Amino acid sequence: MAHIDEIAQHDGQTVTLQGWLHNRRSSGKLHFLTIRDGSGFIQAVMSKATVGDTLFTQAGHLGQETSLTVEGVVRADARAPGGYEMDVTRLEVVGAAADYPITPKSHGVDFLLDRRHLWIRSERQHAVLRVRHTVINAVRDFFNSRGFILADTPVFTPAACEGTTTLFPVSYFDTTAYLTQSGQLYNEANAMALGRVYCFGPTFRAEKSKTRRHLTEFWMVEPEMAYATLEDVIKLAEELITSVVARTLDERQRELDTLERNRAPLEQVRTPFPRLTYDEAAQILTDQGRPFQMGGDFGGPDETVLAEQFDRPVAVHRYPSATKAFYMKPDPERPDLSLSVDILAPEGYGEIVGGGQRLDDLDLLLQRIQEHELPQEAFDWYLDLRRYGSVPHAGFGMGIERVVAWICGLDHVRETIPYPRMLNRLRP
RNA sequence: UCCUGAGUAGCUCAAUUGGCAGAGCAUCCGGCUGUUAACCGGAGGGUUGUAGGUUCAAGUCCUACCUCAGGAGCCA
Repeated sequence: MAHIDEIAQHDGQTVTLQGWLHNRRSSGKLHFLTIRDGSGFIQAVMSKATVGDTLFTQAGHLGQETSLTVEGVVRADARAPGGYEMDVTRLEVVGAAADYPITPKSHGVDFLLDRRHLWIRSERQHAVLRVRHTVINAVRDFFNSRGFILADTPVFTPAACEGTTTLFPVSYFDTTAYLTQSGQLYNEANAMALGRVYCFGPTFRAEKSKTRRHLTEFWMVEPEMAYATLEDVIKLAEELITSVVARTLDERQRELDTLERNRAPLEQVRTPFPRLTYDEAAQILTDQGRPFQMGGDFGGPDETVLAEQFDRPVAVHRYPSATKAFYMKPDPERPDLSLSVDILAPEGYGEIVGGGQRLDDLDLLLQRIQEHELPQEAFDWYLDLRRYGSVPHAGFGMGIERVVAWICGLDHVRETIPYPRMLNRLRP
């Protein structure tokens, strides 16, 4: 049994492929069958003279996505898209298919999303999901090779860490649990135990956002380091992003070609990234004529304007404390600012990383919890981290789907995950 | 929650000022020995999102609702 992605090794040999019929064209006494097997696509040429009338006629009526076993001789041919094609000697139908809904012509987003389980059979979706695979591997290899310990955090959580309006409640025996929005707080505990840790899993936000950058379920990798500062976090994030982009450029050339992704902007991604303080970023926005409220957070269009000033991701740091979560440490030199950082991807893909240095002082943390009107008892265990050997520590979260969308040059994150979950879309 | 836009054949879209519901693809039948979203000939396929209203006449105008898309807010 051969696989299409390694067909070159079988040049001149008779091989058997197991796959599906992707497309079919005919020309009198020849059929051109595009076969896919999950690893790639190949054109199988069936000649009436070789296989006889019966099989030839049957093959002329095969529906798109019919599953089949094909035996034939592999031959290099410049006319074939992949450089190789197969002269069919035998063909057997495994499972018939009739009226496959996703035809080679164009379809609308709604139609395709309703058939996402079939849409992922198409060539572009293969390319995107392969890039996702590589991005995830690159992320894991990056942390694993730097002494970070994978310590995953729970999906069921007892309380909100940043307000309840964006949480999904679920029935948990005789109480209510919430799906996690971030592994952040548990990650801090893990860092106090293991030093350098990361968690990587799905996170859930019940935001009623309908934009190209939002999913209600998305995957986030979150490193956290004990004895670390904002500066350490910015450096780590730069190196992570650079390494992930380089690895994808190296391993997924063919997929990026399929997606018609211009590689030039990705090749610019090298450390160090340009850095702006919040104040400097605000000045750029004002100079660009954006109606921007000083002290507020940046909106999506603001982020795009900022990112457009540079040829690689830009780190914006020291946001006003008021715009950030209660656990952010204030800048000792400017207590109204937080030791926080967002990294904005180029080409309008927005915030891909958010993080900073955490508040390590017990009294100040208690004060912040009160200011944010959060229930202190819910954070008892978290406060223990400041009671028993508190240290400066820092970390960040990186959204995988936004990174994949950016690297692939997609106009929406929904294609970066096999089954996207969005407002109004829970099926399939 | 708010703003904007769109719902016509299985799919993607046309339909002029309110005046006979149309094309390409897909499907089915036939043709073609090198096709690349093949091409050529033929056939079938419609409660124009739903419910009302105006009119001699509504896909087209009015009202409400439903669904979807893009965006705002919020965020990775």
